[in-house]
Amino acid sequence: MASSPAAPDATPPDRPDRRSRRRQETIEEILDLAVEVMTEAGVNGLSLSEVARRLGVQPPSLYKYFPSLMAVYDAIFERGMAEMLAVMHEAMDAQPPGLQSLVAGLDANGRWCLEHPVVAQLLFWRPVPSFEPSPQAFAFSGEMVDVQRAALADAVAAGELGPGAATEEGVCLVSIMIAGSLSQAMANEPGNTWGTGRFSPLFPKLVALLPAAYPPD
Amino acid sequence: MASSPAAPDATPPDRPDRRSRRRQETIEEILDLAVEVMTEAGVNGLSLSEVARRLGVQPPSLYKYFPSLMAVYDAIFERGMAEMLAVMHEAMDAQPPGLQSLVAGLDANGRWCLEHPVVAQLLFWRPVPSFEPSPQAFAFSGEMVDVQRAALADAVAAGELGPGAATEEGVCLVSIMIAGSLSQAMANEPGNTWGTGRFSPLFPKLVALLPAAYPPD
DNA sequence: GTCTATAGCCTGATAGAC
DNA sequence: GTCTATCAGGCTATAGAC
Repeated sequence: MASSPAAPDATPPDRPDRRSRRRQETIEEILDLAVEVMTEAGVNGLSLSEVARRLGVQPPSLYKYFPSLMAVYDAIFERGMAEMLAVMHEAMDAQPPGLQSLVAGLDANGRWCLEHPVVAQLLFWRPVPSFEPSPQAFAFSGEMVDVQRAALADAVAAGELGPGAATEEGVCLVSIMIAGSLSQAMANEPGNTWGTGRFSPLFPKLVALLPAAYPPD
Repeated sequence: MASSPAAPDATPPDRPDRRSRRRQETIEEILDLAVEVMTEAGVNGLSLSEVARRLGVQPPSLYKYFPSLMAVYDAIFERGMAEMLAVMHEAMDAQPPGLQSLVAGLDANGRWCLEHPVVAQLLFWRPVPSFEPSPQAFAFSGEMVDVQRAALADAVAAGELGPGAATEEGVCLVSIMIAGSLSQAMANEPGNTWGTGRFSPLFPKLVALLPAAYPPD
């Protein structure tokens, strides 16, 4: 009673916020621990009981936050996609449009993936056959493709590449370059960061071949 | 007694052969079923009980053939590597040495991987953290790299590529091209065969860029 | 939102009879 | 080489008290 002088007869307006904020923190903590477990047991080896153990609660408590194991996978998928899209956008916006922006974005992409390898596996390989990302989680994936296509179009407009680059084929070719560099780095040199090791430093060399594939007029 | 007129007092010499042949057939069948289970449950979801169920025996019986679950993974790994190396060699030998041979080998490589996707995942990604291939199984991997390096050296000797191609870097660059084409095809268009879809047909286009990366004198 | 308790499964692996 | 029986655990998910 005495603690709410401004609105004594109403529910304090900040209470629900604090509760939902605390709840959101718990959710983030669960996702972080889940990624930790996946790192040790494989993407497919995620166990809610193990997450509960590390969180210091009993397994049933987790079901107040996520209705099922697959919902946890989905949340990790969505959070990962959003995070990667964010670092990619940030890196691209710091560069002039066109090839430079594209390379900067893909570079940030690679860096993030090597820093979050199991999440990257969940995003780009399909190690859990029974998990299908929800439509909204998957929508991020389309947005990533759109961003790359737009950057390629900018490069064509700037005369850096020929018109063939701003096509479905061009997008696929670029995606093969980044996916190849990444998958080789992740599988063969998991300890390395982006830019070190035998594979990821070759990515710029690959991108440098784009003008040879799509020569500007 | 009456059934062995030629050698009545000796162990029939073909008996042990037949037994071990039968045993080998059972082993192959177990491996085939294990791959089937992995296809449905994920590479990490292999269960010996499920394999036993499909084979029509009780789980303990499998331990007469493999001492542990990891031994089954290892056998699948080794058999897969050997098979892929074989189709690769066969394809390369049918071509003149150099770039043509290299491309034919990697093409066969891609075809085999798309036909055996879960085995390919076991070979090239690391979806089962607790599984480490045995040294002899892993040796095949080194042989594959050697073959590619030799083909690159042939290409340099034939004047198709500049000398920089016959290096560690050249091998890594080529491996990125094939790994990228493959991983994009496997992850995004799992139903397709090699040479169809949006990604794998771009592999020749990528290889065609090699002379631009390592221009011959 | 946390807990206990539990249902109803699954697993890898071993012992020992036949 | 097959089986039965079993150990010793694991898991997801639910019910219901507090």
